[in-house]
Amino acid sequence: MNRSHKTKYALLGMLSQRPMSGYDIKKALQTSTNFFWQESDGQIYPALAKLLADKSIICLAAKANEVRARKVYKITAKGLKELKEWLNKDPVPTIPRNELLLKLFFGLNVPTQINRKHILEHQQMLVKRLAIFKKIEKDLSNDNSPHLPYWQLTLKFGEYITQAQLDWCEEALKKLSK
Amino acid sequence: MNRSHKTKYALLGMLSQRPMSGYDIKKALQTSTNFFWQESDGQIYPALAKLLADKSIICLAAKANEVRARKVYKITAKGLKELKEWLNKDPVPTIPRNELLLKLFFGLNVPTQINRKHILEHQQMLVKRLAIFKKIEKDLSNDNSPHLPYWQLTLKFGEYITQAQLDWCEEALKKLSK
DNA sequence: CCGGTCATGTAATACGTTACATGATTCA
DNA sequence: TGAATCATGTAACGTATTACATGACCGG
Repeated sequence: MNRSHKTKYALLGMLSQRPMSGYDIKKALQTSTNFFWQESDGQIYPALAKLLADKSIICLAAKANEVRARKVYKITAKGLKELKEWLNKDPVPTIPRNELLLKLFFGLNVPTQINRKHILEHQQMLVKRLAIFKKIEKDLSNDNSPHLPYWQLTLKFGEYITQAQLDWCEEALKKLSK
Repeated sequence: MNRSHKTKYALLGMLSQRPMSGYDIKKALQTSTNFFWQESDGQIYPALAKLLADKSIICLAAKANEVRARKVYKITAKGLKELKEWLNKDPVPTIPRNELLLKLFFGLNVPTQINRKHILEHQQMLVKRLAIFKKIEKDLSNDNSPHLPYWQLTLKFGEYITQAQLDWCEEALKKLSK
């Protein structure tokens, strides 16, 4: 019955770190949780309006008279309580869909070369991604935020699974060349 | 504009291996692609009806007179062509949402113990999953299907990323105990 | 004879993206 | 001055799950 309303908690979590506008949250998600969590415009703005109506967040002085003024939101005690209750609950694992694997699973229907090409392109993407992770890791080391250990934890996760996929690519390409 | 209609290709792919009923496909997905691809009833049956109307599949003799008789479908030349065209296209990578990581990212809001608990439970799940993969790998070694190398490839992917996450769990737990 | 699995299918609802609409500000 | 970015918000659409409806068949 009750779906999880995860967007709500992603927004509350972001606002637990500092007051932000919808746009700020969007940008912050793009540069931090991007590889494991994304939200689109069509989700963020309606969800913020709902949180405001529920008094889980408040709106800090936005310029009046302006039609589309920047609105900065701050989490309330009620919002923080809701966030913590959610954080205490066990995360429900969801199984992601992997289109590359689905294509490889049916790979017998096309020439080996096609399957190799898919893996090679995946490999190239992973190399780029790993470089980005390494750069973020380096930048983070100069950060004094109390959130740092948790940010590093999620980043390490990204590095580990990216490296594992790179190892797999190598083995897979070897297997398909025979 | 054009969304991908991935369910269609998952069904066509399954039917490229052998004729099956909707129920068979459901079961086959659950025991093979389960960790990277899932489909629900509400997707499978309407999609099969559409494929039939498009003549991408045909229905092999179902018992008449019966209201809900088992219907076995077979892929047609048209369906096989569509499947191959899709297999030739580059897979579009989608970024999955990981609720565990989202909770850890906001981990500062709750006691360390809570975050450790989430990781410990994830670890237990991964151990079980890895054991299942190892068992399937062993069972597959007696299989003579021409699809075998492709099935092994996707299975290896599962083993690699599961092991990588186990390694990460260990490091994360160490970090959070300090 | 009862519970589990086989088996198909629909309805209600939730989830999420993309495109569109609108317009200000900043910087080269 | 024109492009990029900042900034909010809505509408249309597609995707996907869950619950429900229905009933046969099989093994203990």
